[in-house]
Amino acid sequence: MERRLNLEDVGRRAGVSRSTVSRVVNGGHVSSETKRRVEAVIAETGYRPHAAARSLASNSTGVIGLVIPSAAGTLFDDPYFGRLILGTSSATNEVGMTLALFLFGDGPDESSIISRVVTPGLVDGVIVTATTRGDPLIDHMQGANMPFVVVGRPDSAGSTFCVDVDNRAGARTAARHLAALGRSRPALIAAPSNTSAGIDRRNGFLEGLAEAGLSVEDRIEEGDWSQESGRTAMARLLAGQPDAVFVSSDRMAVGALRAVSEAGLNCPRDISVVSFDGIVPPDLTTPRLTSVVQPVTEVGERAVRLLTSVIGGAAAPEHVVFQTRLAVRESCGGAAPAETGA
Amino acid sequence: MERRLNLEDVGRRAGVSRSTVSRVVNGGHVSSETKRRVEAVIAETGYRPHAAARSLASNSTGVIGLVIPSAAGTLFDDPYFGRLILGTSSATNEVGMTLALFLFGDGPDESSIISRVVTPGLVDGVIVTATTRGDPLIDHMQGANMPFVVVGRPDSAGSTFCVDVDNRAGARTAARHLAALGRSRPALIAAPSNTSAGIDRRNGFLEGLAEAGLSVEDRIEEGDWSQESGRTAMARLLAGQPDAVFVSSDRMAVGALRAVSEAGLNCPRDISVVSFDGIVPPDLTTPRLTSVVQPVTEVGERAVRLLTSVIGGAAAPEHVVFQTRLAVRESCGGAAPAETGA
DNA sequence: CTGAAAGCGCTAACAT
DNA sequence: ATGTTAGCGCTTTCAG
Repeated sequence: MERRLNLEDVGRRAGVSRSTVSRVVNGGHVSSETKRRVEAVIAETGYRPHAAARSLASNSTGVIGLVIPSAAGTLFDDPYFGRLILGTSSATNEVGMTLALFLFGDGPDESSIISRVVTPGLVDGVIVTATTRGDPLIDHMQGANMPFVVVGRPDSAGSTFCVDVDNRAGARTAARHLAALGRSRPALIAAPSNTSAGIDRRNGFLEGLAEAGLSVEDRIEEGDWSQESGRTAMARLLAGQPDAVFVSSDRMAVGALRAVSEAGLNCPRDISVVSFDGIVPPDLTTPRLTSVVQPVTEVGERAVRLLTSVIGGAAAPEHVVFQTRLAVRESCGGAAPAETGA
Repeated sequence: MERRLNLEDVGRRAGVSRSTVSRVVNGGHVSSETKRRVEAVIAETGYRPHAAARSLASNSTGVIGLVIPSAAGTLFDDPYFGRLILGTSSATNEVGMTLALFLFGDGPDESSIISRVVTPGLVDGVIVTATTRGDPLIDHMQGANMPFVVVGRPDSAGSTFCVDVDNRAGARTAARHLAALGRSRPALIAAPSNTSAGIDRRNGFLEGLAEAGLSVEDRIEEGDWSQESGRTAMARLLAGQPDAVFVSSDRMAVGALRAVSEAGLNCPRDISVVSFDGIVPPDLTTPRLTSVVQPVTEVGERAVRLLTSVIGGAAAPEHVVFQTRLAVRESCGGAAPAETGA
């Protein structure tokens, strides 16, 4: 097993110093003749710079972390995180960096992982998502002086960079749509109230309802993002005889749909359903879900770009907010053509 | 912005040399008195070793890569990859390492990513999955002298470490079950024949059928793992009036189920369906899918452990094969109780 | 435009 | 048990 080639070796073979080789590798100024010769040697030897050495010398690793502190079990049952990973991964590749994934399980190892995230010289910055209100994670990042951007709306929006979707406006749109359809006994299946998305979607929906002179009264349940929770919430809501329901996530809506049919009711005839996410493939459910679509992949991509700018020393905290779009399908009973814009 | 603390600094404050601090950090032999003092300083200063420096000096990064060279778009529509990521992530955390994710998009950047994977000093080894027959990726790994394990059955099984599930036996079980149910006109929706899973599931199913004196004749279609492909394949198969079908993945089976009902037929009465994966939540479909369950999360975990042993210099190539288990539910029309073992 | 030299922060012999 | 000394391979002034 021969020793790995290093800059010095390449330089020797090309008859130049290691600094010159470094320059051609990194695009410094080198005479085209020298450059040609060095590149030839690199090509024939298959030389590749050593990432750790480079990181140490340049004080930058070229890797960004994606931190998802969620109970591992439920994580990928929701397509949301897959999409987010896809978006961040693709943007990360595009800027020539590498993506590290930090998934916190439910185990007691949590704090050890959280501290690994802020290990100096491991990542240049991180994207944090799925945090709950008062999550200590964000303080940790701040304390560790680690560049980071939050996906979602953090508690103290003031001092952080973040990218989010306009959950509130999206939910309001859902309410308006239901109202416009003539439904008068709306219900709500909310998302966890310790998450910003849960709070914003709930408030937005209630606001939209109020605008239309409607209210959920006691027709409100809170789910935990899982399909099963959507099902039990819906089953419970049915007692109040709602004629419409806004479910705060597609996945919970799938469960809600099931509860409706299990109760011998028909969606959309008896009850109109609108959900949030626009992430479950429409053809998966019958009827197809009308949903407030959020651009998850784009959020991920934008988060990466924002992070690179933070790493680069961006000045003022920036808040990026994506708008949602109402995709009208059959579950709401609306007559509008599919995929109509909001 | 003050300079980061390093070993020397900590040593100075504790009145010892940098080596001693290194020893307490890494668990070397140190007198308990000294150790106490050093740890106190570390605690109060919040010192954390610099990962890159450590990697450079120790020639080991503590990160392993997960490489998924699949068209990005379809990647996370299938819950398989999410589960795999979960398994690898959890095992990676357990052994105190970090997970890097390399998702190859469809872009032309593919070769640049593939070469980033083998960058020295970036990862200690990689887990490669979702490769197709003749995939150049594996040769790259071998050529780069990078420790790796394959999830799946690689072309040249001889020289590599890999972990796979017994797709062939699992598919055989499906065939036997269908035969035992008295079905006589079985059909097959195969997975891509350029993947080992596709090949093995197809062969296993045909073998199992043959054992029972049955054959698919021309009732065979090939899907591309997508739900939509399952649907069109099923629609096409219906012309041959099959009374049973083995669908090579849950996701395609969801599509197949849809095609069945769209044709005005009933599953399981008119047609018995058994799929492979056991990964789509049973309650998502009506009827609930009978499926050959593969332990995806465990596969991921095992792959990590195997990789660490390869990195540690494991001797003989090892092939780990997990068995599958038939979960009988309603879609096959079998009377057996749910979740019966195979 | 190129080379020499000084680290980056850590580990790992080797001494003591 | 602890300190000393050499690097690990690269980037980056600083000279020339």
